[in-house]
Amino acid sequence: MTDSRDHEQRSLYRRVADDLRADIVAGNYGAGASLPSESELAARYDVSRGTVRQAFSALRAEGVIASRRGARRIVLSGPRLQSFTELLSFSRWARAVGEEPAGRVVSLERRDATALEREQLNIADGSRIYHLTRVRMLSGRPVMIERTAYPDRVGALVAGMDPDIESITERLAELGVLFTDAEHIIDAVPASTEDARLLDVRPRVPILRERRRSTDPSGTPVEWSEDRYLGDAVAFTVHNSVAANALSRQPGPGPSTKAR
Amino acid sequence: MTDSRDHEQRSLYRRVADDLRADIVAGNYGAGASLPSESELAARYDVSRGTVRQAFSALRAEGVIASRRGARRIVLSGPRLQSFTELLSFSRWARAVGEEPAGRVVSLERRDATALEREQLNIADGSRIYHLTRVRMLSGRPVMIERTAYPDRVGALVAGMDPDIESITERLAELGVLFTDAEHIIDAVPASTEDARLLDVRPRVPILRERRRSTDPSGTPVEWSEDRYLGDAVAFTVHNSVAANALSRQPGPGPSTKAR
DNA sequence: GAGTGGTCTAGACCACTTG
DNA sequence: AAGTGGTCTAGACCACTCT
Repeated sequence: MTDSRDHEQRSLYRRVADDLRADIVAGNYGAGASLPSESELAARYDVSRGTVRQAFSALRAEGVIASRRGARRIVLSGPRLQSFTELLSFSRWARAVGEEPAGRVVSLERRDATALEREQLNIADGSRIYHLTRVRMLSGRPVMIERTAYPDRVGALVAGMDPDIESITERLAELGVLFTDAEHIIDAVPASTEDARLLDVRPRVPILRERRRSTDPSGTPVEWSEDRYLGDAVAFTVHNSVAANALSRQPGPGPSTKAR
Repeated sequence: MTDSRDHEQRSLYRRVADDLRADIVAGNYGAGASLPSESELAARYDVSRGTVRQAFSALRAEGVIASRRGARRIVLSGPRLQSFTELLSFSRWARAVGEEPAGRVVSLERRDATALEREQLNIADGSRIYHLTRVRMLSGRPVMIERTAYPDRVGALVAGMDPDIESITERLAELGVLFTDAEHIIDAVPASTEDARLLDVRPRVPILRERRRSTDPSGTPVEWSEDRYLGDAVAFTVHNSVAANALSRQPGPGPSTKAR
């Protein structure tokens, strides 16, 4: 309570993992470099080997390192590290990559949920939701349209906020609404006429579309969003491996697929 | 050699994880359902609690389950499961989703690596590579263009294959070239005139572009590919969480960004 | 052959959820 | 209050890499 140090008194394995991650980001271990052995780290931190393995396991889940039996663990790609929160919050992300985020609320309304929204938010027929449309800007240029549906309980909190607040996600976290898991569907679509107007481009230019469902620790959906990025404004990167595969590829609605 | 059972004699925790995954896919545990406790599974399989936890850990890395302290683990999204191999091999993926894959080689050449290829494949100046361009089809309709650079050592194997072979990735695996990690960059671009010709669409239609670098267990790059999907033909889905975050968002080359 | 990571065991204590 | 997952320990044996 007296301390403002954010993550000092966490678990041992997090401390080890954080230290290693920091070393990698600092460039002390470049891509391909081999890391200290389990036994060496266990001795250095005076913890058991299991704890060191737990730390390595977390880094592997982040796609930072790879391992083979018999050889030391190695650093994979260079530092490409984004926290989960940075991924869900446009504002946090923009600041992290050195851009100045901004936003403009286009509309905020409470209305009956559509069939898709009911399915994605896992709510009953006739439920009402809050729907927010915002245009997000980087350095003054509009780059993304955010169309988000919140279940009634969460939406009420959003509606109560200053409409020009920079980060809704951060404010929700302060209010105790935690986002812990998210499922993203990423594809490419042409800009609609409304998209084109809001983003100040011509209709039909390529749009990178991200549909996202975020859930809290109990698996309850707290957000269903369709974000549309200008094709040349952002890219998503994903790391996967035999050990941790969080990526999949799905047939689209195009004329090629048999069932829609 | 005498057995055709693929994955029987693996580790204990894999057996537990495979069983749970199969149960989830079979629908025995729907989205949101809670799973058996660690102690129950430990008793059922006669293994230690640590082994059961290792199985759950693997499922969490796949984005299949979530957990909270004090409550049982729950199933997240319904069955959305694709093996890592299915992700790297168009053919395997197509068959898994019930489509008939096909392909046509447009060109295969050995030439000097470009600067980008040298960087991505981590090879020296003046190195030569093999470059393959293929059009991939689903049910007779072209949906994707694959432009892949292989380092000399791997490319020599590819060049020796029957050019009309269905899955190069599978053949390479048989020859001992293993893919264990991959980094994907996903964005949206307009179709070039060549893209349009190969895919039989008009220029400038939205294309979902996936650039991918695959590495073997030692971290050595074995493939650098740029795949271009027809916008309405496929979508990628990604799961991430506070615990395992393999996704990140990057500024694109557009006029919004300061650098470049 | 020495070192390293992969797997597994059997315990322990704690924080949290749930009835 | 009982049950459950989160963390940690101290051992063990094995498969593999490296030199």
